Amino acid sequence: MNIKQLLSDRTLAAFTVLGLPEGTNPAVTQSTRPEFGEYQINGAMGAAKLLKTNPRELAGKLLELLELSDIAEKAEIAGPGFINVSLKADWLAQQLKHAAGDKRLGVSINPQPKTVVVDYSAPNLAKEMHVGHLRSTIIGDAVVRTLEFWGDKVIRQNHMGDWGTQFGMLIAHLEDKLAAGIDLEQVALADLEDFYREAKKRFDDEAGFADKSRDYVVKLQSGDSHCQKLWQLFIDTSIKHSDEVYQKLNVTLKHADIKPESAYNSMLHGIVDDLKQQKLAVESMGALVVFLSELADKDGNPSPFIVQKTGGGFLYSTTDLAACQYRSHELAADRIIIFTDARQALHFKQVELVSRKAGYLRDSTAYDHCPFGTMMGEDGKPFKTRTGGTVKLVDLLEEAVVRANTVLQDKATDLTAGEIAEIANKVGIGAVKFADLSKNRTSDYIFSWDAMLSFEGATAPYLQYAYTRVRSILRKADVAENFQADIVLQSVHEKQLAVKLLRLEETLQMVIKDAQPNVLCNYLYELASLYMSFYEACPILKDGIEPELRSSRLMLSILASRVLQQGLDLLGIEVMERM
RNA sequence: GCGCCCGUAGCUCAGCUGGAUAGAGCAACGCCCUUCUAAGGCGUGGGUCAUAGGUUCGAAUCCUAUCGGGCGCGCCA
Repeated sequence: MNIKQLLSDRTLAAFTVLGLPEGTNPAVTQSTRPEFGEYQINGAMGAAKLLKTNPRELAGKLLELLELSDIAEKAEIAGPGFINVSLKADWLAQQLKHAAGDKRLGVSINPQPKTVVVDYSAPNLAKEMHVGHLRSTIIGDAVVRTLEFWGDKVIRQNHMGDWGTQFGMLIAHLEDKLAAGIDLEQVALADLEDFYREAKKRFDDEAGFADKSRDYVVKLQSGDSHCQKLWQLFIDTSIKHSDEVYQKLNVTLKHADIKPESAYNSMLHGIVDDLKQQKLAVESMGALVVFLSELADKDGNPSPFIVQKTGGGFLYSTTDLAACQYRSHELAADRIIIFTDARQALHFKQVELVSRKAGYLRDSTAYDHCPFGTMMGEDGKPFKTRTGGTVKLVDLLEEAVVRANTVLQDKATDLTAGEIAEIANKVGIGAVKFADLSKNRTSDYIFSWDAMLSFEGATAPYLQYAYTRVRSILRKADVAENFQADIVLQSVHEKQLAVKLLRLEETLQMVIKDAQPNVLCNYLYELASLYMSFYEACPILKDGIEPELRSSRLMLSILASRVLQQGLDLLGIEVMERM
């Protein structure tokens, strides 16, 4: 059920009769104020501009043509030409009953499934995942889950960074340790962070080490088996780390979703040769470059996009072109979505332009780079810890669970230690995820332990708490799995809750269109909030409640719990029966 | 220098294709647990939507300029 869509369709039909062009915007929105009903149709005013008539008169004509008597108890013109629609309580009740009897909660299924490739997480394998990897990983995962729920075929691609210059440095450092007689078992690969720092220090300070590192990269990339063996050690360790994080985070990425940079190695020569042949790439200052006039500056200097370094090495630009070709042609993607931070915006614009020109991206493949801002510290400056490093993601998650545990020990009286541990895990991780997912900002965002680990207000625990309250009532009422009853919407609380419950599909459509799960976060918070008000104002199991009213409110509760659970599941956040 | 993103309450942020009186949470201050879980509910205070112009019936939203912040601009990813 998508009420907005229904109203839009009917408005468009009326527009056609009025002789308006096909693309005219019906501008159906949720009403901003309760006295304006639940929905408002604002399209008459825009249409009047096109027809050069009086907007209020046109709204009148539109209203006459609109057939709304089945769903609305009132539809009236207000102000310069708004049409305010108040929906019938029993029509809403009927829609709710249908949703309650449906596994998909009344959300329709995609009539034309698309193949969508989603590139997310993509950690750098030379280091452990830090808080900066959180956004890409969980936003991507939420979008992936939502697309799958809607019915698209989703192909996850974890474009892990396993092929860059830094691996030469790591291998060189490891090689020296081995040569010094240190046993491989004893080399502290487990703490990759430390190992990386040692290597980096030598790279910066030690004469000759940088050159040695570069040699190792070349050897590695040209297939030297000894190098590849050492390299594999780093990769295995790294993947083990990221697997741990994914599991803790309740993220759906699996081994099979890993398609690292190295996987494209064999395609790179072909890509570069092809670009030369197509005369897109030309030699410039020793390197091979594609010049993009589309991105020229004021003086007409085209934007350079280097695809091969002086000396023949490839770059991440080359790899990303190969990835484009693979995804668009071999995976037959209708849409490619890439989640990275905004600093790479220019790069991906260039990748798309070159790929379109060279034919690596089919015309029918949409290419969406979805950027997000860089992480800042609480002082508003680029984020660093006191020691100048980064916060490991594992540490943040562990801290969240510890804090949740403390709160639970305080509040929960009748839970066993085992239950508390399980709940603390869901609450702590949920809080971290929701704090990040609920932000829309494409601009920079501020990393704060306290904000990440807050359990009060608009947070995951609030939603989880609302869920446990509903479940508690349903347990007490001892309702059957397939409980069905008529719904009556009397109070404003009940009606508002009802309308919100019916907006799930609208919400999911928005999430999919713009790849922004924060819309779903807002929706679920509002839903939980309305349920909390309903809970306080509308007693269910207390004395003196009529049986019909009791059943009706139970129905609303059941539906609310299911929508909350489903919505949170799409965000990768778990619920529990008690907390 | 050029380009991209951003500037909304003390703080963190919503605000969907331009819509009516700009909303939440935190913090502050009141009230509500012998009644379905108080991680909750109800209420109060708090705003030149960075600034100045423009477009129009209507602008936080679109355009231009200025100021402020972040980032990116040839061989790292």
